[in-house]
Amino acid sequence: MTYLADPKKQAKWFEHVRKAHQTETAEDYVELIADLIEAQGEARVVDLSTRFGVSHATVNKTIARLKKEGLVNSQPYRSLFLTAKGQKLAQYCKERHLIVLNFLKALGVSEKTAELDAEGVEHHVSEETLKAFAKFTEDNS
Amino acid sequence: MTYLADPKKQAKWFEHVRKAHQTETAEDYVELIADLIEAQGEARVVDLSTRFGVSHATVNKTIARLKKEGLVNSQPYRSLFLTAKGQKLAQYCKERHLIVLNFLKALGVSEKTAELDAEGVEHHVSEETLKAFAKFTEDNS
DNA sequence: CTAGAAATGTAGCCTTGGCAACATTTTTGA
DNA sequence: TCAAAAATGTTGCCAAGGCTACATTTCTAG
Repeated sequence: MTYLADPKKQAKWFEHVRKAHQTETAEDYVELIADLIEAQGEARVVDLSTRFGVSHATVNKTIARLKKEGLVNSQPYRSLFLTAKGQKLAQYCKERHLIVLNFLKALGVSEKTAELDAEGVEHHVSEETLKAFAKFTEDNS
Repeated sequence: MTYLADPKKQAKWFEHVRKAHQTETAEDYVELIADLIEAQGEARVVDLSTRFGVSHATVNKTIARLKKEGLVNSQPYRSLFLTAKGQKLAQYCKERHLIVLNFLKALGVSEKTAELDAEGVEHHVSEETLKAFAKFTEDNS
C-alpha cells in the first residue's frame, strides 16, 4: 500500500473522532444515571464512582460539567437527575448500545467480549453503520 | 431493562476503554508516519499536522511523548522515523484498520462511512471481535 | 549567495479527566 | 440522641492534547 488518502479528507476523519471523544463521557454518564434511576430509584455519586472505577472527586467534576451543559440536575448532597435533554440522550445511547451489543453477539462474539467491545465501539458508529448492524442482527436471529 | 451489570465488572469495562484511549493517539501517529514514509519517502511534522488537522505545535508535543515512549526517533528540524517498536505497532494497526474497513464494506456500509467509522472503531475491537470481522469478510466476498 | 518563505521548535495558556487530601453534610446504629 | 461512618463537596496537583504567538532553522528562488 503506497496509497495515501486525501489530506483534507483525512483531517476530517480525525476531527470527527476527536469530537466523538468529547461527547463520550457525557454519554456514558447519562446512560448510567438513567440505568441507576430505573433499577434502584436513584443515582448517587458513589454509585457512579464505583461503576466507572474512578474517584468521587472525578465524578463530581464531570457532573459539574454536565450540569453546565444542561444534561443533569442536582442539589448538594442529593442524588442526581437527568434533564429532559439528558433523558433523551440516555435513551438514544441505550438503544445504540443494545444494537452494538446484540450485533456482536449475533456475529458470534462471546458475551463477555461483546460487552467489553460494545462499550468502546458504540460511541464511534454512525447512523448508517448502526442500521447495518441492526439489519444483520435481525437477519441472523 | 431494570437489570444492572455487576459494579466491579462494569468498572473494568470502563477502565479498559480509558486505557484504549491512552494508546489511540500513539497508534494513529505511528500508523500515519509509516504510511507517509512508505508513500513519499519521509514523514514530516507538517504532513502530520495537515493530515490530523491539528497545529504543528500539537504534533511536536505528541512526538515528544512518542519519543519518550520509544516509538519514534528524530533529530531537530529533520523528518521522523519509527523505532523497531514503532514499526511493529504500525504494522499491527494497519492490519487491524484494514480488517475493520473491509468488514464494514462487506456488511454493506458505504465506502465513505466505512472509512469514517473505521477510524474511530478500530481502536476498540478486541482480538476476538477482529477475528469475527475477518471471518465475516472472508465469507461474504 | 542571500533574503524571504517554509518548516520546525518553544512557551504559555486552556479544557478534560484522572488523583489524593481535607472539609462538610447526611445517615446510621448503639 | 449523638458519635461514628458514609457520602459528598472542595482544593490543588498532574498529564494529555488542543491552541496562539513568537523564535529559530532550513530550504528555495532569484
